[in-house]
Amino acid sequence: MAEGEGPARYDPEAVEAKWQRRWAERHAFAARVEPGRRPYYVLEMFPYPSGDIHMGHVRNYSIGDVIARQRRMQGDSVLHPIGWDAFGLPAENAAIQNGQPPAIWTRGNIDRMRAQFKRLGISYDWDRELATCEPRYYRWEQLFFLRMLARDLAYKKLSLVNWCPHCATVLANEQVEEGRCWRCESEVTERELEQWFFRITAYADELLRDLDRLSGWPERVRTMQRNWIGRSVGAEIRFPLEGRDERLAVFTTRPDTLFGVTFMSLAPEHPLVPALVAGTPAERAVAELAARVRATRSGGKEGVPTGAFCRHPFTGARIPIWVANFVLMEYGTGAIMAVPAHDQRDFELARAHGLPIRVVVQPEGERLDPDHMEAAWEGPGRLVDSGEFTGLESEVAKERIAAALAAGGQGGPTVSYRLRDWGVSRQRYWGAPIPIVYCDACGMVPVPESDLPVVLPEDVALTGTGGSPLAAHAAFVNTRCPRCGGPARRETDTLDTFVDSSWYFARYLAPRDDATVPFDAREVGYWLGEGGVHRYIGGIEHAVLHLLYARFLTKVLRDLGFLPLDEPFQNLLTQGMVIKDGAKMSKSKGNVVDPDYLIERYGADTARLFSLFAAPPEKDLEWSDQGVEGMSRFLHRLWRLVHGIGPRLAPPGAAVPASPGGVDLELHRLTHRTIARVTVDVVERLHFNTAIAAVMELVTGIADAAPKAAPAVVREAVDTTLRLLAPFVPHVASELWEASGHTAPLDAERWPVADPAALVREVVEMPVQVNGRLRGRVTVPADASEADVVAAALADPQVQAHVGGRALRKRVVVRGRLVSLVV
RNA sequence: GCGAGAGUGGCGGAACUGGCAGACGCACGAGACUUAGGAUCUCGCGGGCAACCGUGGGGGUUCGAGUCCCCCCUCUCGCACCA
Repeated sequence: MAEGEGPARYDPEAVEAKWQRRWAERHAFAARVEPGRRPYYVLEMFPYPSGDIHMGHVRNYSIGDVIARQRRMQGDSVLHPIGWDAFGLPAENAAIQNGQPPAIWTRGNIDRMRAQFKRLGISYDWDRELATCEPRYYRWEQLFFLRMLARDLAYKKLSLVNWCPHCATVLANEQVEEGRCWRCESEVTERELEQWFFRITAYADELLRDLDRLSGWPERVRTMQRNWIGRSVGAEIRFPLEGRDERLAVFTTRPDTLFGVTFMSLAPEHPLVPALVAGTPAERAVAELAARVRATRSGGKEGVPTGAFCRHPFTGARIPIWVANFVLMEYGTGAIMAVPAHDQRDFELARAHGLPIRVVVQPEGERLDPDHMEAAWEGPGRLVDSGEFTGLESEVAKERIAAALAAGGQGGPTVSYRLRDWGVSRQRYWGAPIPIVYCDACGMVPVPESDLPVVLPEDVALTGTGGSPLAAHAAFVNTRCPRCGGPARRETDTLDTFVDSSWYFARYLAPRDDATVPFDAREVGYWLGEGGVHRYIGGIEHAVLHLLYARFLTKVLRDLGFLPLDEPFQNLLTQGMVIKDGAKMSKSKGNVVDPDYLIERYGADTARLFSLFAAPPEKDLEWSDQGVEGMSRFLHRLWRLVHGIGPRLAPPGAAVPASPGGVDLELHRLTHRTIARVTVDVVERLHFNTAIAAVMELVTGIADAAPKAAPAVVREAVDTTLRLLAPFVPHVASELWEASGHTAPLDAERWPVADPAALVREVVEMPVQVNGRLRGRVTVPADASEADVVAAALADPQVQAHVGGRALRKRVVVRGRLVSLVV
């Protein structure tokens, strides 16, 4: 049937509007606890409401929707919610630019994006929608904060922090990339500020250990988190300081090299440094080094002596103390014992300044000579010149020496982490207020839980200058001390938005009345009780930041008694980026494809289908305008097939003949083979591209067979096609389902199950190899014996020609697969 | 430097535990229907006239290797003076 002929023309806009309306009317995707059914919680990382969706969103949410819709058809009780990560800096920047308050700007964006998501036909339970900027959301976050404070899991301290001058705020370590702000790429500087922290380091071990149990996460993400946590086993060693009643503590992973120490190196910011050099000739040189380090964190090894000394814990030898540019205050104790013979950095510094090099570990079959070494030996070996430990293997010596230190009260075995506590204060307006009050009389006072929420005022003027507008908002700042009733001021820092996104997955399970607890225990038990969200989907860029914070906060909420959960996300799917012309789509590169335009021109189903077909989810997806055309063509072809099939299609429910033959059998088999393939691809492998390819083959098969096949067999094939396509292109599949005579909606249908009888073949075609090369093929009964198969193979003229009457040295028959003959 | 992943037609990508390399789609070519087609349908489409050769390169295991093992090359991502 030609296009443009009346009602049979596929008009995506009309079809999609119709079905979206019906789904909304029926609340078709409302999630309910149904004890008889398997729970399934599928979640995509919620978006920041920037105002417009981009192709990355289309991809992310299409992937989630396929899973959600397929699981529903499979009979699971599916929870598939959506919300908005609504706090954050862009709202403030927009407010400064166009004078619109962040709250108005944000809510307007949410409205626009919600409409776009609805136009995509994503099957969300819209009744559970949330936004982190609403007081009914962040009041619970404030409660968590207070409980964490009471448990010393939140604390405030003066600290050197990362400061972005452009964003005028503090950044977490995780938000600094190559010395630059993760958002605006400004050079990050250091500042000393009173800051709030979450004690994530208290969970370092558990966060690391539980990674081993997250078998449903990509290895890549687990490795990244492991490296980020950075656990090192070693020893702390305390060196007595000469002339002071104090000890200098260092961390080392190589206590076995203790006898090779020839000097100490301190970080320039080490708190002991000023005391050591004050009023000495070294003071100036140390200050200069510190200044240089502040300016540039890279370069060669530099160091200056402080003139101070400490003593070796075992030998009592005098050891000079240096300050070195490469020693990091943030790691270990900010001080190291320098062993030039066995650490390359110490080696370089020692060589530059003529400091002694003392070999204490000799590698197997070699004899290191300090005068002729070109590099430090960092490998294992046997200890020499190490007192009572001489002769030990270095691995053994590590333990012995650490134990000896512990026995002498001079240190002992310890574990060090790279992970730092999470700085959560932000000197910004558009975030959740930290529920703290400062009273002149009582000092820092937590807001009583009964006074929550501390509501963020929305009537603020943002000028972009003069710090946080909260500080200038008298009605917010000025308050009464909850303890003494006297005048007090509120904390004007707000919480990092990553705090908001660390627990939202659980908030979709909010109780209906919302009065006393943040989560509905029954719903939590049902949808999260099997070990967290069943399938979480989002970009790899959150591998450390969001995913580590969410794991941490989940464990905190568990320990606070809010969630019975060790981990938030059982299975993680990290989807790749959408690329065009080899680069990530971005406004600055001018290679952005607007999903709205795509939907207008081709329809949401085409947009979805392309983003699912062009690449498997975890790979980057190269954009192709022609590829989109191809998907559109396929849907038009499907439309014409179903509408043009006429009397060749039996009414719904028609029974397939008990033992079909010929074309009927072939189509019947193809149908069931496709069911099997698509089910594995969608449910187990999450390879939607090959699932769609399989359905395309079935559609081609139907088009070929329809004129000859029995109408009941065609009906089975068509119905199967539409069922299998329902998760991918729900609108057009629903419309064709209805147009072909069904009255019940497709989304309430069951996922098809392959009939094993239709999957077995009576005859199989097998390729035949002679001496490892393909020489022919034979068709034999599927249950033929090995001898029969070989006989059949030898009967093939091609095979015969290559065997040439020679005796068979070996024969391999792989059932249904192949015959291999060796002569 | 350390860690992870990936190299397959002109392109995106298939090939589950070793078993017919290139499914499906795009692009391209030929034909059909047409006043016309950038619509639709049919056929073709890794290279080579052929024997044969082909999954980054070189070895190996095997009846059989894109897949397993060893060495090397290239690219992408993450961390990066972590003591």
